[in-house]
Amino acid sequence: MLTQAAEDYLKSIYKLQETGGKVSTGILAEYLDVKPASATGMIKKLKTMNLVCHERYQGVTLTDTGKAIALEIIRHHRLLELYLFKALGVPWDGVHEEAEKLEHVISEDVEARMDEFLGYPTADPHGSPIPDKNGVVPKTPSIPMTDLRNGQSCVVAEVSDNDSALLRHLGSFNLYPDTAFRVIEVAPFEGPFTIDIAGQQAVIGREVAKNIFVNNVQDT
Amino acid sequence: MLTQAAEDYLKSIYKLQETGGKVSTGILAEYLDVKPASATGMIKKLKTMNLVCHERYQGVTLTDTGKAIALEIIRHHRLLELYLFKALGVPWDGVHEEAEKLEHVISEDVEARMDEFLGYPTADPHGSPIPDKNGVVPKTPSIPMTDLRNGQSCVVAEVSDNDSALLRHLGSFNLYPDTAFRVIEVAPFEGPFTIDIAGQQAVIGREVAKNIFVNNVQDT
DNA sequence: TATATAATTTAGTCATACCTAAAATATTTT
DNA sequence: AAAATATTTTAGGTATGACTAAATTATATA
Repeated sequence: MLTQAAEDYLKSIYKLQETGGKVSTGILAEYLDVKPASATGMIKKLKTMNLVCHERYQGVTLTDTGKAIALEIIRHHRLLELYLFKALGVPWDGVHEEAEKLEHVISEDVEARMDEFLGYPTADPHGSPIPDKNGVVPKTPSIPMTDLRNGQSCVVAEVSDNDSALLRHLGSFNLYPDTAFRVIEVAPFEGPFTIDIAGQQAVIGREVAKNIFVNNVQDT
Repeated sequence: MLTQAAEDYLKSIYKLQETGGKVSTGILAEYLDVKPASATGMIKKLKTMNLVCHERYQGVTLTDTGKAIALEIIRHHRLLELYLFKALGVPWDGVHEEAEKLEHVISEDVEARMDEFLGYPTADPHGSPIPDKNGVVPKTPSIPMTDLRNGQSCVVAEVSDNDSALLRHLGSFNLYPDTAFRVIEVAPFEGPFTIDIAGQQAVIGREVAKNIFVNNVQDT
């Protein structure tokens, strides 16, 4: 059985690997809010367990075993988020923090029961895909909201889940996954987006828009 | 925030204190499956935090603060057991082990939501009382099954929750809390109990009977 | 009372997982 | 190519919570 810290490292490496192959020690340390030296230490430990590949100064990648473990923990996390949201009514800006603690502790049995209760879902409350028991991730293609142009309509696919203040902000506009909206105006010079959500107007700044991913984009 | 180990010590001291005031280092160590020297070490640490009272060679007791924390963790544990049992269908011989891990990690918010879902219950699946938010324990008086005599009828109040094999055994007789039964015969020389549970006969050995507590005892 | 036994505490060790500071290596700029 | 800058690694330190072995204290027995 891995320690909680080791599991967090594997999960983080997986997430950082998604956006650009090898992960540097510094990036990993920053992501985990830990000093680079600490990251080096853990990387060494994970390497002796054959969970990561690492060459000095060249960055880390996960081995197949490491990737499998990372996906298992991500599955725990996202199923827990959705369970807390649907079964216990935990607000969507609070589920991430709860799941972060529970993911290391939940048994496979309880996970399977939550999965069944939820009807074998494929996405968590933020739209992130839930890997299945074999580690297959049900990806849906999406683009960042910042790529949208005047007049385009779309559907929210996914939003970043790690900033609960941001999530409360989005919630105040009813901007959840599967919500449709239309771009009324993109202000020039990297300005904010004015959008229409079910007849309600909302102004979304660039920094916020970077955390929103959409699909089903159509010109109207 | 206390460490998980510290919380486990407080909980254990509380439980051992219930049956006889001061708790000796040795008993505590045995209960926690730890060497006596380790227990001494943690007792010292807890004493600096004013959570326990301790005089060398005289045993430990909880302070009011320590007791409040112990009861909070026991509340977490028992609410979790009942929630896992009722909401997710975890078998009653499995809930203890799960709850043992989750109790240190669950938030007050999630706990309150489970409490509400369960309708503010007062006992867990093994009949153990669930302390309320203020640390008040809803005690129901009960006697060990070993005190029963021929012909007496009663209702199961509580069973020990820490041995899952025992719980499966009891489950095979449908011997759950709130189940009524009647003693048909107590074999002489510390022999087993033959009982009648809803028309079904069962033979319960002494060692098993020690773990069953009953109330509503009546001669018939 | 003296001795044997049992329980408890002290002292020192180990592993985990973090830290800081300094050294080593790589990259960018001049 | 040399110097400046940034990144990574090494080395050594801290806290937690377990351990063993030895010393101390308490209790039981002769």
